[in-house]
Amino acid sequence: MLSERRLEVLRAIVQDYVGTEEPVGSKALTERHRLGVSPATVRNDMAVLEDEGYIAQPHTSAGRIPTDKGYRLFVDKLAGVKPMTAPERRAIHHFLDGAVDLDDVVGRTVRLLAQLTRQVAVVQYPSLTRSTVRHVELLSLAPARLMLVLITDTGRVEQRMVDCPAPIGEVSVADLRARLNSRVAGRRFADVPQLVQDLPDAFESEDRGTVSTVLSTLLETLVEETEERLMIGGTANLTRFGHDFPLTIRPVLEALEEQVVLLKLLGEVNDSGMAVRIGHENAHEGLNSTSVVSVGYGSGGEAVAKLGVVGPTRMDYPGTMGAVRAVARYVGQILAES
Amino acid sequence: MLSERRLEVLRAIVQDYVGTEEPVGSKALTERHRLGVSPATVRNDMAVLEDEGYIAQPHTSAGRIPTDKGYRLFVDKLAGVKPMTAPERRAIHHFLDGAVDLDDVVGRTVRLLAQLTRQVAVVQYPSLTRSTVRHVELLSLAPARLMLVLITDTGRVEQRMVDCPAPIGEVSVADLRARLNSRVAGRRFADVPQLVQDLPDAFESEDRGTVSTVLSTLLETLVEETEERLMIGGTANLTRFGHDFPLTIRPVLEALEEQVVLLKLLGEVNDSGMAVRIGHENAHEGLNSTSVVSVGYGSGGEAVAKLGVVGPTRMDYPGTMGAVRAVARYVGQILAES
DNA sequence: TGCTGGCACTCGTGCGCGCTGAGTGCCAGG
DNA sequence: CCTGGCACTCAGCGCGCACGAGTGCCAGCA
Repeated sequence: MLSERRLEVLRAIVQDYVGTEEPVGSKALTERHRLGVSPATVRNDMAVLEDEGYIAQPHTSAGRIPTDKGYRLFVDKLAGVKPMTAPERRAIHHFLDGAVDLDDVVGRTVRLLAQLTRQVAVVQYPSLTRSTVRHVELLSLAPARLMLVLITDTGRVEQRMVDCPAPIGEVSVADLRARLNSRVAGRRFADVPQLVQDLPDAFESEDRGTVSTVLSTLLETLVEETEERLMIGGTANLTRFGHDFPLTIRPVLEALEEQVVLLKLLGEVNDSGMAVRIGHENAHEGLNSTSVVSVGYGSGGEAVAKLGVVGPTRMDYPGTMGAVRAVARYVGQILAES
Repeated sequence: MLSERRLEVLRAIVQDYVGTEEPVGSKALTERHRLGVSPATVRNDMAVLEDEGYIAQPHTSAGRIPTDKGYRLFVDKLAGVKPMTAPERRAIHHFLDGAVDLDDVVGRTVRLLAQLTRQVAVVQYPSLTRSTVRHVELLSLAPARLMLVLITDTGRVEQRMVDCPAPIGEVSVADLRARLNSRVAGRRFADVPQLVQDLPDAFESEDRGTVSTVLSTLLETLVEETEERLMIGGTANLTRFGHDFPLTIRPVLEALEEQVVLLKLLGEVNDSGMAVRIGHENAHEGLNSTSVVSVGYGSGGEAVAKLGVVGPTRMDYPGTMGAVRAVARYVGQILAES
């Protein structure tokens, strides 16, 4: 176990390095932090920290920089979550209020998060599987062609074309619409399959095929949309990444374009708390030099989706975590209201 | 007016520079192209071309690179649009077929375009103003709360909450829904305002306020959504931009995040043909070192939206234009089918 | 046992230097 | 009007050198 002072040294190193982006040496440390000991002592502590793998030197005779393991310790033990200041909170409210629809909410959130953290923001659209159905609408566009529209409690709308095996009358469509809604409105998406299972039985045999087709389209929509959509923003912040540009930034941009990767990234958050994945803790190797801070958000007590930021491992963890948490909370409120 | 050979020299310079990314000198030119004259002659031609502003040298004793004006001449007079090869066309079809909804179509298009051109792709969602209404749906969620859903012929769906000044009965809602649809279904969005103008008159005075509210929400939706949504992709391709990284890439990423800028960018396309804006021809200064190739696409004969790519001024114009045109055509077909 | 000052050592960075070679402009001759 | 020849320019590269930040180690002190 590391002594109190050595932890303090590690904290100082992380803070300085995050601030200056340059390896920090023993002398500079004692000057900027009141550690109460001499540089020589700090050097000994640094040697120990290096042995333990918390810090490293880019090359001999340079200062030390934190390793992933060092950041991990810093986040777990040495740093809290920095709460937003009152003006910052006001800015968040101001920025998010007045969004007109779900796209707008997500868009504003992404821009806000990118701006607050000066990093790349990722926001997942509210998930269908955990949402509840607000309404199902069925429109007949042609005798054998229907449009199915699904509206969720988070304001999301999905629509699908349905080509019917046989023409279906307006009356039957209205009937189906009514029955569908009475069964699934207000219910969770996950429960929908069993709720509609025996629905075809209530119809004349001539319409039964069409009803089944509609239902399977509905279920397909649920499955397909479980692979979620996301919005990302603030990629311009990547340019502040480091000096050794193309090499660092390229794989990150590539990773950001693969929705699957990002979803998995966010997916690893356990539902309630905030997750911080540092450097090589990220499975995707393009993101090995980045950290991801993510958290779930939701309209009620329950998380329906996630959001987060991607930045260099050298980031201001307390501040970033504070911003992410604050934004997630407020977005949750917005969704609950609408 | 430039002589035939000088134009040929310019074409050779553009082609070589696009290929090698390095300033091209007189000797290299005569070696790679069968111009039939000596380097010295080419040098004289180059001097003329430089006087006229078509090419420039980064510094004395380096080769020449084309200026924006040079690229402009190249695009207008010296280069055609390179048609896609059969395998490429097949790949396009294969990639775009099987899209399930509008988001998917746009998403696939953006990825396809980015991959084909190896540049940043921008695709605008089909515009509402030029689309026609397929259906308007009105749902009552609570006694004084309605949801308005708008479905376009391109498959786009918009929804809005409407808080009514007074409670409104189911019968009136159904009535309004029916009247609305009979008036606007199949009509162009631009025509909607005058079509619904006198609609409140048909209702009892107690409902008139609510009807007006619904109508104004509908009209607002039209106006708001005239500022369009877009999807971008392929930003990782920016890393192939040049050597002097952060400076070049930063403003481009920033510009790409400002939807307004991009919309204006695409907006400058005249409806039918393809537009190429080179370097400083772009109003936004972050894009002064990029070229934008864009074209309208649509489900019928008429363009309902635009798409294009953003790349370095040093790009393969014929190839890029060919890809953009081919993709736009095929997306148009897809939209017409759905 | 732990802290401190001193000291020798390492090595990356920045600077100045000269060389090299691609590329140019100009000119006289065909 | 084209061509070969020639002198000139200058970015890039490699080299050597000095500087200095930073380190590890050690002997001495509380």
